[in-house]
Amino acid sequence: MKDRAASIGTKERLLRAGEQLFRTRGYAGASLKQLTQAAGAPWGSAYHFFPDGKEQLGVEVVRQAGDFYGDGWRESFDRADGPGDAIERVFRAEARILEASDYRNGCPVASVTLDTASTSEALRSACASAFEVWLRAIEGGLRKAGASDGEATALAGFVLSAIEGAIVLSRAAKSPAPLLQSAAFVREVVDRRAEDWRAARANPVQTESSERG
Amino acid sequence: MKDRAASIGTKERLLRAGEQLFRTRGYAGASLKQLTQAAGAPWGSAYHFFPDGKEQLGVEVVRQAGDFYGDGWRESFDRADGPGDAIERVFRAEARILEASDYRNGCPVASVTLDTASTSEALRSACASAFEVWLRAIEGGLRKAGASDGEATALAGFVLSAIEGAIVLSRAAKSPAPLLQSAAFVREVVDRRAEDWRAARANPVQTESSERG
DNA sequence: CCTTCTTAATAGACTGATCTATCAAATTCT
DNA sequence: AGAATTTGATAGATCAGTCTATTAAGAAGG
Repeated sequence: MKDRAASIGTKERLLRAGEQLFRTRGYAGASLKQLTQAAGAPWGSAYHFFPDGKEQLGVEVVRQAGDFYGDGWRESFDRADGPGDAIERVFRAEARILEASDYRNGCPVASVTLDTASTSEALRSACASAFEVWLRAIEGGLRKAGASDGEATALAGFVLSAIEGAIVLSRAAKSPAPLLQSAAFVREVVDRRAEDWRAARANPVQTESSERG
Repeated sequence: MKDRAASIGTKERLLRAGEQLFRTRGYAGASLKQLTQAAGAPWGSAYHFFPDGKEQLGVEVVRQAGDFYGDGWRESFDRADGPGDAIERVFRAEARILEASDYRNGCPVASVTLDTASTSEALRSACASAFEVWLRAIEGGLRKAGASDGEATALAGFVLSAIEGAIVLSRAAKSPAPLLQSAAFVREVVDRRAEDWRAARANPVQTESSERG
């Protein structure tokens, strides 16, 4: 039988330890030795499950993070009271994560991007895909609220940029202020549009871009 | 005499090579050997000018970047036609930098933050200071345009968050789209307020927060 | 003007630690 | 037993950092 501590599966534990370490120390700063230790896995297991080494592990960590937090975005849009509320909730959730971890647990995808975008096409591409998953989740939430395709795409890029940057600033400052400040302004932009979308739905007369104030 | 290539001074060359490498490979991913080689400096010089090693070099790189790009923000506010224009110009300048470097030259302070915020208080604090310099530059530009102190502070955090995050997304995607999308929405937020400030100046009757709509 | 003293900078060999990666032995399952 | 999986020892490279020696350049003193 398998025995102690392996109830989750070694590969899964390695992936989780990888995500955690990439969050706190970046990709380059996280060694496989630390990683296997944190996962409670023997050294050889890393190369058993990821024969192509650290890069492969990194790619899979990023992909998993993309899926996981993509679900988080979708859930937030499902649960919340309108797109502005959904987005603000994610900002606030992120602020809580940062505070609870003493501002260590940043975004693993951003960390991997900055460490590897210039040196590993495989990792850069994995990060691009993970961001793409999140962008589409946000985009979907906005479209469901009435945004046109193009507007949803552009807004999603803005929303994700704002939260990713705010995480960086919050970590440096060890303060939730950048996240909360950004949340308010992003929400303002989204809410204003959401109102237009509601109006356009209620009265589908005008072609596009109702009036400008 | 000094001889070839040293006309800038070895320390300065080390700092510049450090900034460049931190931009492209992050702090942890940039080795001192690469760094001294890129600077055309002998190995020993790194420890001659930075006796406390890589961490000290990192701190000074970050401080210098803080000062340099802080001046850039101020210049943009001086030259531009209003705060919205100034901010959009910085976004567009950053997009040009990314395109010209094939999306390798990101923000050195963000890179150092993500790699070291959890492991080196000295570096985390240096990054916080550099961001603070930029925040105050933006804040100053906004106040000059009529923003109140509190509004300028909050807006500056939002603006810097948006551009930092957009740089990350643009690097991952190898596309200027996130920067340009964010620029438009940030500008919308700033321009709308700038109009209020102008109105409040022209007609200083109402107490605060003129009308909403 | 020339010599000597002093300090700054250059230069690279070297150390111990740590990194990624390999691999053959050990273990587990069928 | 035999096949598949798991495992830790270890190789080879590279890391940050130390050390000693050399060169450059000026200051002090005759």
